Amino acid sequence: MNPTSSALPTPDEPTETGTRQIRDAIRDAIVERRLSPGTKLSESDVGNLFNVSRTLARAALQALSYEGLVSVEKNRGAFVAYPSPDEARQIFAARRLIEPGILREAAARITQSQIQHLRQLLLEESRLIGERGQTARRAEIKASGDFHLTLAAISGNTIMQRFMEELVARSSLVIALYGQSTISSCGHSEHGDIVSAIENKDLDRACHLMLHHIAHIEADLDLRERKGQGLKEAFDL
Amino acid sequence: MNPTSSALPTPDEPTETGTRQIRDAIRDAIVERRLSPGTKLSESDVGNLFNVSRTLARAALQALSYEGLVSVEKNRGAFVAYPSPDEARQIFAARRLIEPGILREAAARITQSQIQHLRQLLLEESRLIGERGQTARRAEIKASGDFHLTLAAISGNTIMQRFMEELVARSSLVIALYGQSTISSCGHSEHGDIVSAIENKDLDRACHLMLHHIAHIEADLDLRERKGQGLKEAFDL
DNA sequence: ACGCAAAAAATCGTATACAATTTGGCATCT
DNA sequence: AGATGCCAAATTGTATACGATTTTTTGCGT
Repeated sequence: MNPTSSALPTPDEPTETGTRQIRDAIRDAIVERRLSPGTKLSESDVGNLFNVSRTLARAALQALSYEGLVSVEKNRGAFVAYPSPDEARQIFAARRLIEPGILREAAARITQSQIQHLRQLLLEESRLIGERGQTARRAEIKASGDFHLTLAAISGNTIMQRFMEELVARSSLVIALYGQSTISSCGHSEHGDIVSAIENKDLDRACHLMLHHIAHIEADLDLRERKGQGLKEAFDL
Repeated sequence: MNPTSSALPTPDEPTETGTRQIRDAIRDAIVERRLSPGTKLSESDVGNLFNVSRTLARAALQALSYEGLVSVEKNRGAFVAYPSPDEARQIFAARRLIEPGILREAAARITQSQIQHLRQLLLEESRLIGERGQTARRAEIKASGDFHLTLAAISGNTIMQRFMEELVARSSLVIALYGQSTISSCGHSEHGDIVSAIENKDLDRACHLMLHHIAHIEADLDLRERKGQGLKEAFDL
């Protein structure tokens, strides 16, 4: 129906205003890697930080827990999720499973203006890659994920869109934990190739490129068990 | 690794005990259609019903809201979700998109004992179809969904498993709202055919059957806008 | 000094309390 | 009689309070 401005921000449904803000703020912080995996998120601290009571802080943390971005342990508190290698594999397996499908849907209903929107995203991404500094790096991470999210939005299925939001966010955590190469985001040129394939209506090629792209990200991971943040193991190698 | 007993009940992670029980109880009630779409779920009532404070009742309702089974409206309260025709289409589109993938994964790693487990589920399903009465009908609905959920469990991907749980639950709501035929569950024989195809290692056929199966369920729906439970439109036709 | 036990502090789990908003009813006016 | 405005009841939004559990600190004995 409408271009790309699908139901991304959710009109007004999610009940209270405060919880939503807090949830989104923390989620962004996690996705942009300003919060490291394993970081403790005390209810009181979160509440104080956002000037709300523990009630709302707790609600936000529980929501994030449902998305798999924070893990809450009974009577111990909430922590930024620390995905295990197995979880990481499942996250990427899930992406391999659903992204081709989303791509086909998106390609089927994509409009010219949406293609232009995608190209603009890519341009912005390139610009950020060129820049230096933490801020640019964080924006680059977000932009890289936004490409996949925009594709999901174009597909027109808000449910798949939400699934992808979760998977992209969790992928960011995985890359933060297990990523090897310094390049924080995934191969940028691959995004462009996918858009080109879509534009040429070559669906099979687009899907193939997408799978290759995901495999490429995954190949950059060193999926070995890592215990708590910094202990003996850190000095053994 | 292990047969079918994957991480279905989630060991102990989901924080508090009470909230989880309430959430599961209400979810079951919705899936088994003891709660109709649109039914108001007052926080006080829910709390009294389960002998807990509004705090826990509210937490449970918010969790269900995140799963799409209840919709909470600011300052108005929580209601059993009333999926729109468009939402219904998206739910089934999502299922068509991911179930073949799950099926392939499941077929790839299925063991003999898991096949037997599936066959046993089918047997139980047939038995329930034969029986009469509300209780049997409800059990039949649950069994029908359990087939798809078990397949997801066999696939070994807990993330996709959770997605499927949400989709199956929401499908139940959609069928309750828009289903036409009296037969509450989807074609039982189709489940059996899928298992056979898996057993014969005929993946393409299994996927084809699965898509056909989902289409079959969807074809039984009358996806036309229905406004609130009973108003003028109810008398116009 | 080191290890262990008990107390103190911090943090979570749940209930209750109060403020804000909505809903329904009653009185009043046209 | 019907419509309108206002007040009371009910319900949600948020904060605070209290009990339970975990973690840290402290102090003692060996």
